Parts: sequence; C-alpha cells; structure tokens
Amino acid sequence: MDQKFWFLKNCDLFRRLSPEQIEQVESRSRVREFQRGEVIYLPSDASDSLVLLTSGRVKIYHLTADGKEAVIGLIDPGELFGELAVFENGPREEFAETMEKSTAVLIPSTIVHQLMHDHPTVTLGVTKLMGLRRRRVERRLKSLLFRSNRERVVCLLLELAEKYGQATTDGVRLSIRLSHQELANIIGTTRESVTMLLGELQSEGMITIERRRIIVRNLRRLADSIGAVPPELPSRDDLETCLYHQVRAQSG
Amino acid sequence: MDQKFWFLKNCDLFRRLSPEQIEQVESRSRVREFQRGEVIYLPSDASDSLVLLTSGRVKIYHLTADGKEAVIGLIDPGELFGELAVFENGPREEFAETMEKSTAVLIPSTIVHQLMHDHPTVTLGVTKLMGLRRRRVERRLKSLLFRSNRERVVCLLLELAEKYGQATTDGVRLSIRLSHQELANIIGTTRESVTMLLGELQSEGMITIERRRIIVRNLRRLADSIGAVPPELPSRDDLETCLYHQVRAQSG
DNA sequence: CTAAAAATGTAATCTGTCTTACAGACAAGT
DNA sequence: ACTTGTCTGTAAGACAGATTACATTTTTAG
Repeated sequence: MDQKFWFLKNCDLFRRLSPEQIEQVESRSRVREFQRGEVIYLPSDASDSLVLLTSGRVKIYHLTADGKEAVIGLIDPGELFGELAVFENGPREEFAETMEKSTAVLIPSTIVHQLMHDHPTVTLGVTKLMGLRRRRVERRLKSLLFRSNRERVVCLLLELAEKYGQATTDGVRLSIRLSHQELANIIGTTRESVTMLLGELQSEGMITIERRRIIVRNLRRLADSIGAVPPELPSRDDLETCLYHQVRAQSG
Repeated sequence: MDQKFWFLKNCDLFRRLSPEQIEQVESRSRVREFQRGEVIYLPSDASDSLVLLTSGRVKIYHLTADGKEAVIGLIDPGELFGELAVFENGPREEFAETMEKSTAVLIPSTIVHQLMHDHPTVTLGVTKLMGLRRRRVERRLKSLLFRSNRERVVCLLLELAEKYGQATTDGVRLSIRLSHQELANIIGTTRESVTMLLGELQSEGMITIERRRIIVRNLRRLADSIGAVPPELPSRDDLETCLYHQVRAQSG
C-alpha cells in the first residue's frame, strides 16, 4: 500500500510499529516545507513537537549575547530533532533553522508520549537517540576545550568525514558544502581564521578544495597531525538510507 | 524496615519500585568506597555498570592528546552517571574519577535493562536523565564557543551558583571548593588565567574569596556583565535531598 | 607539629587569534 | 549578460591568552 507518510516507516524509531499505529501518528502530524534559511522553531516557541527531517538540512544553534550563532549540531534527512522539548516542560533553548530547502514532519509530543507509553521499543529508541546525541555533543566539547584553531578545524574535518565522507581515488570527499562562516560557527572562531587555516592545510597537501567541496587527501595523516584517531567512514547501511531518501524524494 | 541500600530508595529513578524490585537491584549491585583521586572507570574499562554516587564527588572528563583533562561534568551525591554505557555496546570514552573520598553503588547494566523492561517509569526516568545531561552539555558548549576567558569564568561561576549556591547576607556562597586548576579544566584555559581573572573579579567587588570558598556578591550584576540571565538558586527540595544524604551518611 | 606537597599569586615575554579593512571570485536573479 | 549580493582571500595592527619562571601561602600526610 502506498503510504502518504512513507518516511515514518523508514524512520528507525517507528519501524516496528503496526500499520494502525503508523496511521495514528500520520493523522495527527503535519508536514511542512521550509525555504532555505527558515526557522523551524525558536526558544520562545510554544510548540513542543518532535520533528523528523525528510529532506534538506537543518542546523541547531544557540545565539550568544552578541548575536553569534553557536552551532550545536547538523541534522540530515531521516534524523529526528527537537526531542528535548518532548520531555522537559520548559521552553527550548535552541534554534532550528533550515540550511537549504527542506521538508519536515512535526509530530505533537502528546502522540510521542502515547507511543512511548504503548510501545516500549519506541521509548528505548528515544533513549538511545538521546544518548547518541549526547555523546556527539560531549565529543565536540572535548574537541574544543584546550584546542587551537588549527586543531579545531582538523577535528571538524574529521567529524565531517565520519558523517559525510565518501572514499574516492583522490581521498575522502565530503559530500556537504559549508561556507567558511558556517564552519567557523561550529568551532567557535572567525570566518577569516577558517579561510587561512583551510588554505594552510591545502598548501600542506592535507586537503584539496574544488568548487567548495573539501577532499581530505589522507585521513590518517590528518588525524595523526593532532594525535586523534582517524574516523570510520559512513557504512554501506548509512549510504543506503541516504539513497533511499533521495530515490523517494525523486519519485514522491 | 531498615534497608541496607536505603540510597536506592532515595534515588529518583528507583523511588517507585516495589520493595521486591529494590531487593533485586540490591542483591546484584556492589557498593564500593573510593579514596580521593581514584578512577571509577576509564575508557578501556570493560565494565558497563550504571553508577549511583551516594557520597563524595566525582568528575567526568576526557583526556586530550597532550594529557590535559577536559572536564565534562561534576557528579554529586544522589546522582547517577555512566549511563551511556548501558545502551551503547561500544566502550566508554570518558573517565570518572573521585575528587574526594566517595562511595558509589555499581548497578550492572543487565539489571538496568531488566528494570527498564519491566517498569516503564524507570525507562522514562532514564530518558529524562539523559535529556537533562544533554541540555547541560549543550549549555556548556554554548558558554564556551566564542567566549573570552573572562566570560567563561563568569559563566562557570553562574553555573556553579545554580547548582551549589546558598543565599547568605553577603551574597551567594558556593558550597563547593575547586582549585584554580580544576576550574581551568572545566572551561578549557590555564590555571594562571583563572587565578588572574578571579583576582580581577574580586578587586571589582563582584566576588569575594575566603578560605577557598567563593561568594558571589551580586548575582544579577555578575550575570549582566556578560549579558546572561541570572540563574535560580537551588530550591528547598534540592537542599533537603542534600541534607538527607548528609544525615544518613552520619547515622549510617 | 612538622615536613612535604599542593595550591596560589605575580610578572615578563611571546605567540595565536581577533579585528579591521579591502579586493577579487563566485553565485544567483533580473 | 549584467548586476547584486554573498563568499573567499589576504594582510597589518592590536590584544588576549599561553608560556615560563619563581615566590609565597595553604593544605595534607606522617
């Protein structure tokens, strides 16, 4: 049967639900399209939905007192976000903003609560999700404390390679395009510093940049240069998930 | 009835369990004493227990490549930690080390899994715990990105006031003693910088320090100075919990 | 109580990073 | 194709913070 909300079935969290339950979630959720740069939610926002990104890309960030964006994380298709507001009663503290044209499903937290109540695997899934995110943030914290800008940039490249890296003959190609400003917002430095450091790394032969795409020539050497362990590249599974989304996006 | 493991009952997570279930947890958990500076677990550690701190204080930290401690968080009596290893199968990434003589209960993850399976409130409790911790880390991340050392120190003082602050006639007294080195390890700077900045803040009348205890003279003014919102002090409830522990520790 | 160890205070130098400023490259829309 | 706006590259000066080095105080352990 052709489901309108096929993506719910494709989402890890809901995979094991019965068709009736999926239907229930469907009937109460809203799908929304967002243009590039639109805000999905903000701290003062009353809404407390869980959000599933089905296409595009979203950045989660805090605003500092002087108006700078402190990026906490990036969200890709198939990923859930905004889940903190489902358990806390207080308001959110972060912004979610699309980095390109995106589509998202907003699932009211009441539905999520019900699901978690009825279906233990959902609860476990949510818990694991939270754990994963937390580990990610802790890792980032570690990669910022005590580190120079150069080390931060290298750490970020390694992190991006782990999530977006595709092995090619030239090296590991990052399938994500971020401006220097966006990179700077992730590691807490200035745009100029990022430009300089990427230039340095390129002239040292660690990376090459062509048409705003970064290729890490030698992952191990890059990791070694700051005493880190080279990351695993995304597994075949992840790629399949990714492809699935792309295919469905074209045909749907 | 006088329970040997009274602290399990006192822990939020287990409060609603039946006496039999408590007993079950008790029978499979181990209590251990740790001297100041002992390591409770480390990344290569095979053990995957959930840990409940019943007395003392623990710091959770990562080690950077050049051997510096990047402190992720502090654990106080009544708090759980090490919970990430309960869901991930991979090894831990962080160290847990006592900052003073401490006592902890090690609860095997199998027991936790069982409990979560049988008792939905436990699962929900764990999820909320993870959410809380994550928000804490994200907040810290925000308070480090783009911030000067002075701002970081002030942020840290505000954070400590929120957790350890006691209102007095002189101002908010922090009921925790941390060395300058320990403070530096939390905000990712050097011991010398912390010494200087605390001195500055003192000479500006923002804080006073007597016998290694910090008193924030005017919380609002301190918060305003970096454009932050002054934190709430710990509520009566938290204080009671704290007292409860102290009382039990004396009588038990 | 005393010795040893740890923590604090201070200061000079040196390095990395931010700031400011501007020019050129690239992208998107008319 | 041209224009507009965003992104990238570069560089000089200012400044914050790391480093180094050492004196002094406080705490801990025997």
